[in-house]
Amino acid sequence: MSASQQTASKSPKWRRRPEHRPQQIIEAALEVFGECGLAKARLQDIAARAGVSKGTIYLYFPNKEELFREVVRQTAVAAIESGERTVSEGGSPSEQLYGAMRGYWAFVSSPIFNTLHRLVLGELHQFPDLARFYAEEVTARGLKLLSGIIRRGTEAGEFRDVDPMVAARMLVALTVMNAIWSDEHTGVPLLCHKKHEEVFREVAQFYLHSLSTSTGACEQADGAPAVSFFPFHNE
Amino acid sequence: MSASQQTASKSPKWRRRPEHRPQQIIEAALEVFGECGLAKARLQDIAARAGVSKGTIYLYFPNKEELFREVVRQTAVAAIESGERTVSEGGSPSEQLYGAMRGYWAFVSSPIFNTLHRLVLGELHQFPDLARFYAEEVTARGLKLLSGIIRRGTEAGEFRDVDPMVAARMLVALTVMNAIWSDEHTGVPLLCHKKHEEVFREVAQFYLHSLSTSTGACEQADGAPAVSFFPFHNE
DNA sequence: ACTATCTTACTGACCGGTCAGTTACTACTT
DNA sequence: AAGTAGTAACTGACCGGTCAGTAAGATAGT
Repeated sequence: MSASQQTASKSPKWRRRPEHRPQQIIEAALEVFGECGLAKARLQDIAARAGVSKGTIYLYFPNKEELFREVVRQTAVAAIESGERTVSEGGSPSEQLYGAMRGYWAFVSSPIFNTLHRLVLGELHQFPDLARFYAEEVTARGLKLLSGIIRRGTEAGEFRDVDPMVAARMLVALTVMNAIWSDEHTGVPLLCHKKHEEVFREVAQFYLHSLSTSTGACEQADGAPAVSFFPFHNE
Repeated sequence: MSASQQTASKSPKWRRRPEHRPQQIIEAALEVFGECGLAKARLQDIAARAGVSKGTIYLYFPNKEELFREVVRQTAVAAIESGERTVSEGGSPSEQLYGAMRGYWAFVSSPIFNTLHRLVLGELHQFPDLARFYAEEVTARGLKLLSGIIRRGTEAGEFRDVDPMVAARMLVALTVMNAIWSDEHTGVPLLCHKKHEEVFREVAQFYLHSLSTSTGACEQADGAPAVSFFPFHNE
């Protein structure tokens, strides 16, 4: 009895947790953004999910847009930086490309990035500043990373002579769209019955076939694709 | 004084045009949806563009959502049916595929289908019934059309032996994403500086290279791609 | 004069952002 | 150890603006 009263008095309605608040709010924001969309997400709901009040959000983030920016920084930008680090570790262009494709696929297969892609493709046009931020910090940087690998591959004769920027863009297109279709929460879950791994192999096969050299393809007498230097047999 | 009144009475501010209003409003909505997206488009602006007042819209459409539905009905299904008709007119698989790609590109390059894609990718998961309708009437029907062409092409030996459904999906992925990036109103207008025609050629080149037979590629002694049977030189 | 058609002015709900006030916690004093 | 002054963290009612939808009245056409 007295213990419960003490407990009651010892358990306040809220606690001061200034170190944890930003992360709590960011995680809640990611959830609510994913469920409701960027424009429709209410700060009220994000606050409730984070276990704080609406006003508290404004103690840590100047506005809704900056909150979204921080979500992007902690997810997409971090992933790209990870990719840049991996590439700098060396390897042949073919190996690097395959590694980048794998990493990219893992990246877009996660629920977080499905949410992010939905927001970017579906709503970001309503927020020009955010669109520019995303274009520079994520899209351009990602394309630069991929096109760099492809350029080295064409120079080394491992890929056919293709515009690296175009080829990088095509890879992003294939990866993003197939990832979206693979997500069961998407509007049109075309591929939710397929295993993620299977879809990746379809994408990789198709993409690498377009990147393969014509002569390389001909050297295969047994009908194996010219992309056989990629370790599909290991998957 | 009386003269001005007479003038006013002789040049009415508006005319009764009950037969024309729905189409006027739909066309205005198409423009505004295309420019602003669905959520940000204001009925006020649509009304102004149609040359009527906001209240008039509600004489012909129960609400904003139904107005958008009507826009979709007049465009998406019609375009697919047009494609089906074209294919039924005959031609070699290669010719049919190229024609379908051209038609599809024109289709997704229009502002209204950019809007449509944004809605489908970004918001449709909140409207399950509408999502199902779109998946069946647009996505599945479109994929069936494309994969049928590709299947006939592989059977005829014009394309390499590829899963027609996978290849059709990849074509949709490349087309849709590049169209989105080409739209200047999109969140990430990666390609708004490029001519639509140039982007289409990049997509077509890349896609058809992946579809080309290895032997076909080798028959080209001068380095021209195996897809040269497509009329790129005419564009 | 009559009515279908259209306009203007309005309502009410919604939500991002603000801020005056409250609470949890800290540190100083005795 | 216990009170007390001070501060950082947090709350939630409120403001201002927006906009879908409504309704009362004006106007064109018959």
